[in-house]
Amino acid sequence: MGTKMRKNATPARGRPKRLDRDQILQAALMEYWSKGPANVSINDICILTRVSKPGVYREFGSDDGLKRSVLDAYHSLAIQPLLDILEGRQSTIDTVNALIGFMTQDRKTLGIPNGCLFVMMRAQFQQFGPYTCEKLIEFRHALLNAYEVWIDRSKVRGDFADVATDIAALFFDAQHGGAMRMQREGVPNDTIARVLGTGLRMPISNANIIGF
Amino acid sequence: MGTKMRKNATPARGRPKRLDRDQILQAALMEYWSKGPANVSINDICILTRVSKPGVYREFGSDDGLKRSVLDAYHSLAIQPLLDILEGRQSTIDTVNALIGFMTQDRKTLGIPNGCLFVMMRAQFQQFGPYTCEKLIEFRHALLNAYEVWIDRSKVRGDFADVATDIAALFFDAQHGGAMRMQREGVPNDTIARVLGTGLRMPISNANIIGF
DNA sequence: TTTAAATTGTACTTAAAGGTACGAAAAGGC
DNA sequence: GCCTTTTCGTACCTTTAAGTACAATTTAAA
Repeated sequence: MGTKMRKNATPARGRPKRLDRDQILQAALMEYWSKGPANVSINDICILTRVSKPGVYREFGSDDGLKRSVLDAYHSLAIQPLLDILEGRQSTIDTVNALIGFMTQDRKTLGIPNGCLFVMMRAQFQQFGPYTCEKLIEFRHALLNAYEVWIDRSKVRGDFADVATDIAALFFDAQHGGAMRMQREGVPNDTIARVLGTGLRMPISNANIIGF
Repeated sequence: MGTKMRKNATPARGRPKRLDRDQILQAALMEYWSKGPANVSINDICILTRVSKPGVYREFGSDDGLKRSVLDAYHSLAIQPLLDILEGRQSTIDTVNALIGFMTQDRKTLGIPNGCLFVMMRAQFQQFGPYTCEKLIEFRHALLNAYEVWIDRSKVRGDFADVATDIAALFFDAQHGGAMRMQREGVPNDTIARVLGTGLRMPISNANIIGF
């Protein structure tokens, strides 16, 4: 987003850039994720990354701009994997199990915070600026759409109950949000997995046979 | 919480109190509920109620104290009705329908904001002080407990699927949260009702027969 | 070696938050 | 009429947030 799109090996004219955009994004991402976006200021990020405040503002424009960029980084880190599971060509039940597994991974082992930054921010969208809100809406649509595509595919295979696709997509999205919030509230992952099992396996035809 | 517990008709000594505690609580409640607690300052409430800032602080001690008291007011306004439904002696399916009906009432008609302040605040507990957090935990426990009691009662009647009670309680709580968040995001109430129908009627044995 | 271009950080501004010191006001008791 | 008690609000404090003015620095080109 520089004024002149300087690529890697292009020499350029003025003073060389020392500011590491990705480092700032990573630091901000982790801070927002672990402490909640409302509890992290631009100043905090400056101190953490040892970058001056004008440096951050030159790179991201504003608080809103930084949050939007962090959301993009978060997308490739934690939302895309979810979409990948939905777009995978596994059986319906395997996909559901993969979803549950993904959501209830042990975060300490992975070295990442509990919960989901996207879910967190969606619940507090009123505190953010227009760019950030736009991103949140965009990701929400993409996620719901991915659920819908997957559900329709499962229906074709006869693997899915007779529920309207858009309703089922909202239901799955709600379970995801619920799981991430439980994790934040300290509910153990195996408990969350059982709650998800209760909800997510229900609209799958097989589940009716197995017993729920 | 005054220094001397002055009852209604007791004459008292000093300057008569003009500050209307309930009015402040109601105003704060509605502001928090509609705009989100993080977007409402003590100053805002002072202006709205035409009470001086020291007045508010004398009455509630701190921001944290005010939020705690607002949560108490919210309890009798919107949480107790939920508990009442669970404690009612209706059939299991009638209770579920009552829950869905309660959550998806048209808020404009009722003159109250969309969503649930309690759900909202739970999702942002990191932004609040100790008193407020304590209240949130207390209400969460009370709600989960009410679900559990109701589920156990339903199980005795053979109306409930074979799911561990604590898991089912967390599941119901998650559906409630999901519904309130959807409402905040602008999802129409009838859509929310259909999503809730998908989720809440599932663990009820009858539902398995009817076709899910 | 000067010039132009680009990036840097110090030091600042403004606004708004939570919170309080303190004297004026309004009542009953003496 | 004066004292005590209680509540009142003006005017302040401190901190911290987002955001910026500006001069110094570092490079390639002339």
